[in-house]
Amino acid sequence: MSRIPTALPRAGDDAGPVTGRNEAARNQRLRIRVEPRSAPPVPAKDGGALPSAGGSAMPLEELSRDERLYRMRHSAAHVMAEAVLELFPEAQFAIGPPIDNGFYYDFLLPRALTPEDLPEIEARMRTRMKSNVPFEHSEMPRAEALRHFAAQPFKLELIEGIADDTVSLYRQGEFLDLCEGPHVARTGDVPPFKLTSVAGAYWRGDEKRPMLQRIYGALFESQDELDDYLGRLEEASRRDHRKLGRELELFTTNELIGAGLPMLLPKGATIRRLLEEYILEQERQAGYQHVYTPVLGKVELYKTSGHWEHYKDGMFPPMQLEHEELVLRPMNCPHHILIYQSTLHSYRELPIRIAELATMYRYEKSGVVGGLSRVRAMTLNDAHIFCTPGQAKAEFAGVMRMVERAYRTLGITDYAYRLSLRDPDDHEKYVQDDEIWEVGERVIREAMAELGLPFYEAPGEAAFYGPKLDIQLRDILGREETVSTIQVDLHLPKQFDLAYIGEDGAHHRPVIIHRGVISTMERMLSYLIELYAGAFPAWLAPVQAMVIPIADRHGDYAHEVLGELRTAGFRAEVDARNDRMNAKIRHAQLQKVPYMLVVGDREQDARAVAVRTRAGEDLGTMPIFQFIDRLRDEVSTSQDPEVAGPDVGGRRQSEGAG
RNA sequence: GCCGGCGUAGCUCAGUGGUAGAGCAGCUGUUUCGUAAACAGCAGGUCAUCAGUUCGAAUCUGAUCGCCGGCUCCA
Repeated sequence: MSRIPTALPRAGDDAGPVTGRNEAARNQRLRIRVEPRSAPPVPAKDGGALPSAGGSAMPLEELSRDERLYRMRHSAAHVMAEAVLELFPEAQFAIGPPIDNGFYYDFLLPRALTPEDLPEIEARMRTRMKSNVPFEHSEMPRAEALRHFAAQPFKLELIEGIADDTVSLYRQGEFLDLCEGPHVARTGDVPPFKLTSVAGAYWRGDEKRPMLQRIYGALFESQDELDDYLGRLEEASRRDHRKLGRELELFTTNELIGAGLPMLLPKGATIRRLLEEYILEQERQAGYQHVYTPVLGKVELYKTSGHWEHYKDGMFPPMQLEHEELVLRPMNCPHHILIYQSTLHSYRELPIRIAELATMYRYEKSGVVGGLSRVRAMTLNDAHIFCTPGQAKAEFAGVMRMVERAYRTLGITDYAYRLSLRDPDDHEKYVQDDEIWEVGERVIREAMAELGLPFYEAPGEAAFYGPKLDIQLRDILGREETVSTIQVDLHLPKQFDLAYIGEDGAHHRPVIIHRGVISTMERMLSYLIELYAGAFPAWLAPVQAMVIPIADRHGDYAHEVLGELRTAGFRAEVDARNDRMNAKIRHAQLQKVPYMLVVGDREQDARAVAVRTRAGEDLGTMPIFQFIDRLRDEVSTSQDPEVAGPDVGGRRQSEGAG
């Protein structure tokens, strides 16, 4: 098992007092990275590197890379705060921790910053660094610190949170900040950096508290590394599924439909259909039974399930009818439970696995929706496994194996398992019943142990009804996103008073395992678009081959080729536009079509096609049937991951794509 | 939901108070071409929406909708 002791930021540290449970989770996440990725490291979105336990006296060269970066980023944040205070003497400053890829500092300023302000702040920072003044550590009695920061309410609040009688401070030049360090020795030790953006951020991450202005900076030890990072930012925007979705005609949005309600165009719909067909077949083989249930239900149903109490904010408001209130379902579990309940069940029938490609509607806040990855209408590859408590572990393990297999087929390699637990202090969000949490957690832990799969823990990330095992995918920038999730639920069986008849003839309560393997079609599609940069493997490509007639007289033959391909079950098109062959090739290339089949006089005479790949490779001329065999082999190989050999494990190095 | 930025043709973008522009894509015609862009012409916009300021608004102001970067939240 890969758990590594948690080392939360210390109180008094810049990064410390603000740490809410999410930030704590992020900090934790960093420490459990299981398999080191080969260079360059793409750390998680937030959290920063490990601070050294020692003081700042140790020379930088003797520290680990993570510790050096931690100090440099932290120090850069201080220098930035100094520069901002110089620009806005009335500014209040809050916290400025190092984070992955750089640092930030939060301020309350008399006016809104714009990106145009960043060069000015950067210039002032560079002046500070040139002067190469030392970072000096000192301590001060609490009372004195409270006086010193009398005009800085955020600092006062941080001091209030420190238990000691003395507080730790760092000074560089005229700038004195509440801080536990450590720092680099002098401002001149801060390496290349670039201020990247300004954004709003709540004080202490609490939406009920003031909105501050946060300035983000990127910082690495060398200009090359910084350039590399900035290059990755560009690569990420090239791969952005919203951009590719438009260019490759995968999906579209429209103001008239509303935010978070994208529409899949034929090509995007083709990919989704392929994903659905794949997973439905996997489930059929694994003994799942597929059902259809409505997307609406009475409010009563969700009161019974507990959604109304714990998940109301995520639901669209009810529709008032004459004698009842209906809501759009935010989850599918209640409906599947009613299917289970529609008849009496014997222990001999269990486990019963009820599955559905089920559409649900969630009222996501307006500021968070976008593209396909965060939507208000989503279709989940959902299933609920009703089993005996004794079967839960094996069923859970079976789901994990299905996830591993599906990911291998989809080419997803960069992910981590997260055990999402409740925040025991949050009584509003989570159902209050210690036993269901303990039992659920135990099932997950034991199953993961038997499978030998590593995971990290995240308190405060559970579903309201139980703990879950989330599969966290990482994008090219290292940002994590929950996709597949498996949950062990003892709450809903209780709420609905579910039962099966046991060997002893008495009623027993089943356990429900909720799970999504592909997860929501929308989010998985957005991830795959970015993973493959739009260049889908042949089995998923919306158009697998583009037939390109060289001149008009080859049009009939091109359509014959098209017919052969379609008869063989492939997705192909003919580019019959009045364009030169070069233009057609370019067009197919930009559309990332895997194969271009050029047909001219020679091919027509030989009933052949000249095959070019989107990588620019010329495979030469071959008979149509030979190309069809080749494509068939390619597709069946990618859809059967066992051919590539079993490869169970957590995070693996991404091979990239495109 | 909150902070900030943005919204001009299908796409990418010019246009800062005086009658709306380009390239690509589209359509039509010419060309019939051998592995990443042939040539010519045509067509295409109540400048997101609504209200206001002004003799006059794409341009200034406000509200609403949508998009983007974050925060909070999340599959």
